[in-house]
Amino acid sequence: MPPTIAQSAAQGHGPLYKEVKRLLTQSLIEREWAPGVALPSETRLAKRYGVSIGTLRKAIDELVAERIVQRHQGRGTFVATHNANRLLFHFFHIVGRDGHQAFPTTQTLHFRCAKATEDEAQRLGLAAHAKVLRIRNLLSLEGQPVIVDDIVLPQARFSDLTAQRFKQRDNTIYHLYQTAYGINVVRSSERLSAVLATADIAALLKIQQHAPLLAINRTALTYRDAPVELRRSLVNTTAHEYHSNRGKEQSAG
Amino acid sequence: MPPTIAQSAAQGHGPLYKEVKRLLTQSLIEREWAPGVALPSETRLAKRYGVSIGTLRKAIDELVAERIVQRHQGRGTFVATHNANRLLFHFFHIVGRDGHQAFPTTQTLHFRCAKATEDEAQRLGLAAHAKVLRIRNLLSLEGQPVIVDDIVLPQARFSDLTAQRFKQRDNTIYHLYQTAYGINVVRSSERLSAVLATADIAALLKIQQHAPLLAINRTALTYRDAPVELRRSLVNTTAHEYHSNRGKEQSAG
DNA sequence: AAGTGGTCTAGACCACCAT
DNA sequence: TGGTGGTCTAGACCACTTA
Repeated sequence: MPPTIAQSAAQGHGPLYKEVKRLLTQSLIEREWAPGVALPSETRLAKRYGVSIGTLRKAIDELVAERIVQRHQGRGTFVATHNANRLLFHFFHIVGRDGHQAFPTTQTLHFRCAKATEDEAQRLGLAAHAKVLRIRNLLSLEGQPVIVDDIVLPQARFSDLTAQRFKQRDNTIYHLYQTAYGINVVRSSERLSAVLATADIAALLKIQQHAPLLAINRTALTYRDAPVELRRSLVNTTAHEYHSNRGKEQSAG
Repeated sequence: MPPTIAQSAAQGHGPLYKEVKRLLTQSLIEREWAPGVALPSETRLAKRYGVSIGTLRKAIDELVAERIVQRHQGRGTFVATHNANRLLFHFFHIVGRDGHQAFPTTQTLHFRCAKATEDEAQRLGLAAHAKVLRIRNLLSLEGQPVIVDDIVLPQARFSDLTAQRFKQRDNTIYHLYQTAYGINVVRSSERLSAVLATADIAALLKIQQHAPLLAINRTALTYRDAPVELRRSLVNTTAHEYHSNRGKEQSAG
């Protein structure tokens, strides 16, 4: 048999299914398959890459584990889309002290263009003093203000994003990135600490100055761990908590 | 062919590899294979359960994803043990603001027997007013006190645990549970919030009263999500942060 | 009825480790 | 050298969805 595409591309390095995964990821990056649409069937993909179904499935298994694609028996394999459920399960970790989880309502307070700080530029992989968008949102749960979000975006990748367009989205912020800017947030890295409320934050959250707040510093990442957004959330944890459930749902059912 | 053990046990319900996983987990619970020792080879296990290697491997794949067993090519598959590395990777989420992670030193301040509160009994699945052990530890990083841990254990499962034995352990606390009491903590569920330091905690951490602290409420779980320990950690996040890295390392490489 | 993903099998070959 | 897990294959059959 002549060498297949996948075999020659692999050049003998590493497992074949990793190379297939790399090719699938590349096609996702290039938007060969857009969010929400079905990939070709496993049979077709296996033929395309010149591998067996088992090998193809092992590559897709990893993309499923990373929540980049979703399988639906009888229907097909789909590129994951950002929606309310995905937000609540994988990106919004705030729950009520009774365990109840609610979808937050958002009010945009600021929308500004500015220059990145040294730290921001470094964390976003931008040149020093590159332009960024700064957005401040107030998030409410069941009518009460609970979170102040400060978002930093690289202006170059969101060049025509305006305050109006941002506010007029009818879905999650990551859905907007995904559909309007071709930027697919696939995971995030977060660092948490405790701080005291400053006067301005206290006013927004309707709490006393120097009340304790949970600070969440998040970097949102797209394919191959490229950073696309910085976000600092200040959370009033009087009636809510941050939920970190590791293990079960993260890996296997 | 006559029906195999696994097939008859499954009674036609659900996938065969899930039933194999259940049988493997049962053997782990019953300590047929103790922590640190190798399971029988995949070939042997496949014969034992009357399934193919592929099916057996799929069952073990899930146990590996849940970090209950570890595979080592050429050597075998081993029951995971609790050690410093496992603690740092999967249970101790505090890192320096520079990203550096250090192993904490522990000083035991209290070791008491008491009755469970209503909430504790409920969270540990105990009868009301059941006996519990209350342990307070002061954790230091690079010589500085950073965390106060309050641990609650069901006394029944740790009946002969004394303060001396607890202090004299030469490894992690979960290692002690695993080796001395046959209790294998496999994952944890955590809720985080921000609080103000009380006078006693402030004194221990050498900070001012009313300084902000990160509060981590953890439930440690063993096989099949049975709760075995409650722990409340109060963390001075002046020089350290809580690191929540979801996705990559949790699921697939 | 046709097409999809989900499960299961049997076997080959490779990479790695202990002896 | 023999045993282990790691990869890859080819195919059968099942469960589910859509039309």
